[in-house]
Amino acid sequence: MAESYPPFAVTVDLVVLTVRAGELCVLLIRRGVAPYRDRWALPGGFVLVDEDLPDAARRELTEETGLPEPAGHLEQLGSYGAPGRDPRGRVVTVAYLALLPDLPVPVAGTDAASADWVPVSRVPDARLAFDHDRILADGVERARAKLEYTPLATAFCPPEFTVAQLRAVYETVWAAPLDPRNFHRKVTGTPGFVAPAGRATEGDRGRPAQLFRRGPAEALYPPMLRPQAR
Amino acid sequence: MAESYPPFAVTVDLVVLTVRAGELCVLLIRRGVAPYRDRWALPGGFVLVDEDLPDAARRELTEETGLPEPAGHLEQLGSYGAPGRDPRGRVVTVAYLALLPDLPVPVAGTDAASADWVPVSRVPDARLAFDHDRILADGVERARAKLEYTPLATAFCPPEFTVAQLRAVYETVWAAPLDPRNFHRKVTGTPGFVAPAGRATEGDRGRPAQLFRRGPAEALYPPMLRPQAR
DNA sequence: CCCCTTTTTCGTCTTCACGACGATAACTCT
DNA sequence: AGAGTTATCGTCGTGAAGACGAAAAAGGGG
Repeated sequence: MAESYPPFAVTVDLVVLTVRAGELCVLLIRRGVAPYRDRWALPGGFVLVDEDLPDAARRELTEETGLPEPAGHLEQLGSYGAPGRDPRGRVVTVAYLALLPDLPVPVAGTDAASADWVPVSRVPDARLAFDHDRILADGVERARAKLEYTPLATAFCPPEFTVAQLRAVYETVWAAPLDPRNFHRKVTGTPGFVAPAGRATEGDRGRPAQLFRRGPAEALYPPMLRPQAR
Repeated sequence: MAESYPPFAVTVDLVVLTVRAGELCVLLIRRGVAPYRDRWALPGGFVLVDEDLPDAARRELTEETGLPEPAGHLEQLGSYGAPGRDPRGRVVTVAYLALLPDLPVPVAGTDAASADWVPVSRVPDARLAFDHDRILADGVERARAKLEYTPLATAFCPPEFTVAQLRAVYETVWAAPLDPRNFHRKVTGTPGFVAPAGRATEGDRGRPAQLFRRGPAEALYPPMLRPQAR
């Protein structure tokens, strides 16, 4: 029955974002094979026969980052299936968005030629393979929007973090400065956003900061809106 | 190249929502063929060989509703591809969410046995075919959330509508009462949400109401949050 | 024709959240 | 010790939202 209909190949592609050195970076691989050989692309691969979509995304994530299930965030971004998007045939890709803390481990490509973190501000338009420019743009916009009404900024942070680190995440992802005092009030005042870890930093410059862990909340009420609006 | 990987069938399924008689309703079809014969299911069908995903969704929508591209809203909801979700084989479906005004035209199923509007409150769990229960739940939640920060409630309304009609949409979708005075202030005070049509209603009970059209805004600033929170 | 009901629309009042800052605390560095 | 840096607490004004009161503008029934 299903075989009487046009066959598709199904892939997952990953928009893996992190914050490194004050910049929002995306994990890109350099393709070693045609099509789009030597071009940058999002990591991804074909879905296996008996594999669920989130499992395929997790598998590709661990394969490409070389990390055993990092404590980040993974969610489906959307599907892209325009007829001409892959010259090899009809391929529908399910894109996933991953938010990870800055990885001390260098990225090792398993089957790709090479992989690296690239600041999204330095990814020129129409430079990535396939329709990955659009997928990347959608992923970045999704991440920016989700910081407003979810505690997902903590996914960019290590297990314990300071308010200033969390603020740096917001400022980096949104590319906008935030007032440290108002941000501190907002973060510590929103129930469930963060939970005090009890300890404090040592050895840094300035007054030591309290350490926090991610709180139990799954949504921010009220949301933290980006500075813009009309 | 792509043919060396497991072949999939790709479908689109539609969560078509409308507001009828004070209830949020979904368009369901009764399946005429196996599997899940005689069970309710979301409308949908296979993506054609040279067809883009949004085109397939629009095609199914017009086929199932019998309407020439109604002035509603259509957006991608997400993809579902668990290995066992379709007993016929490996099928990945891309779900779309459609919001339509109440259609005076009765729904005519073209290839399905029958189709009808069903209040979502009367769709029991684990009653729809495939994994359509979950897809429906995701669609309803997406619609509820989107009313908060977009003007999409107008997609449920005819081209010209009153503030009370728009409020009825919110109250129905959210299943919560809203204060008419505060709602009126919010709707008319949010720039770009609605634009006055210049005319007013006649013949109804009570004071005549001004008619409005959908405004140019694509997002609500500030959002209209549902009554809940903590 | 007058009152009552219904519905829309305009105000008021209080509370709360946020943006813009000032001020203080608690460290490091020289 | 003093200067510099960073974290944290407070204050003040503005604007939005919830809870209402009240007037405006129609229809219906005696």
